[in-house]
Amino acid sequence: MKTRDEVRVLFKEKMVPLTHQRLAVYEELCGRRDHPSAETLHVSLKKAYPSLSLATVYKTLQTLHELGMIARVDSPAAQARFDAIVETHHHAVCSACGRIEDLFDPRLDRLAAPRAKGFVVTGHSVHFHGLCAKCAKARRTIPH
Amino acid sequence: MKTRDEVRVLFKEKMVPLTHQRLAVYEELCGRRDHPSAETLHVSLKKAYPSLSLATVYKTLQTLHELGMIARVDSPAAQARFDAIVETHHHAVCSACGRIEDLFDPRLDRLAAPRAKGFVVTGHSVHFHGLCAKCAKARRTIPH
DNA sequence: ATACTTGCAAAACATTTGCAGCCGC
DNA sequence: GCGGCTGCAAATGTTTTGCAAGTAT
Repeated sequence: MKTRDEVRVLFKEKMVPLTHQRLAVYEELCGRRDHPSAETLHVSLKKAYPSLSLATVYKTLQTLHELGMIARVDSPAAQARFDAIVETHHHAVCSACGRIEDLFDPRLDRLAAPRAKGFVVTGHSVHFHGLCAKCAKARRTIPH
Repeated sequence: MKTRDEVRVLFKEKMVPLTHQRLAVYEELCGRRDHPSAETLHVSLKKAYPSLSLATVYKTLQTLHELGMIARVDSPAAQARFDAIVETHHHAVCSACGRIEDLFDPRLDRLAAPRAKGFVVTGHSVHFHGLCAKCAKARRTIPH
């Protein structure tokens, strides 16, 4: 969690205007640990900022994400993707093209269950993210 | 990958009618390793089954998933969820209520990168799934 | 025969976009 | 003042649903 002044500096560094809405969204998100959706944030913020629109929340979340100030939990793909292999395995997801590769590695299958109080673990999955061979090559060939 | 007869037995065991469409969706999914979306599967299947509707593909994928014959990759939540903590950490996701808890465990941060040919890893995340304390308790109190 | 499924179309969501007017810097 | 942001509304894209007609067992 950053102080309001640290946030101000971050925005100035990146040459991105800091508006009331952006500050409000960021502070609301910092104030909760339940990983809210855009919709949920919007509902909460409406109380203090009745004119705030849902579209602005979406745009702001995207901006904050690009600034590296917030993270998205889970899937980089909005759309569900399916797999005929139900046995335990893991995935490498390409951030550039969305390609998903299977990984079979017994070491990844044997991770210790978390010591979260009361959470009953039935399984786990590991996602590596990065660039697939094709996209990594393309990026080396044509930088920027 | 299961043979057509094994699939037939599986459906019979579960008392679920096996239709041409279901067999087609399952065999198409088994035949590819690119983790297609419902839409992608529908496009491919249209060639052989022009009358197959997208809604049926969705319903079939749901059915196959409930039978444990296929897996969904990634997020159990369709909707994006956000996190103000950008430092490396991991998550426990409740399958019942969707609650997402943070996990901080340095052992999970130091996983070996996959030996997939050419994949450039920039990071990884671990999701444990199961039941949160609340849902686990509810299920013990009122079984079924 | 009959219960369950399919296909169609429409609805329900989640998210993005275009644009006029407003606001931070 | 100016460029970028906001809010509105409409568009887009994905997934779900209701229902009449068809089909597997």
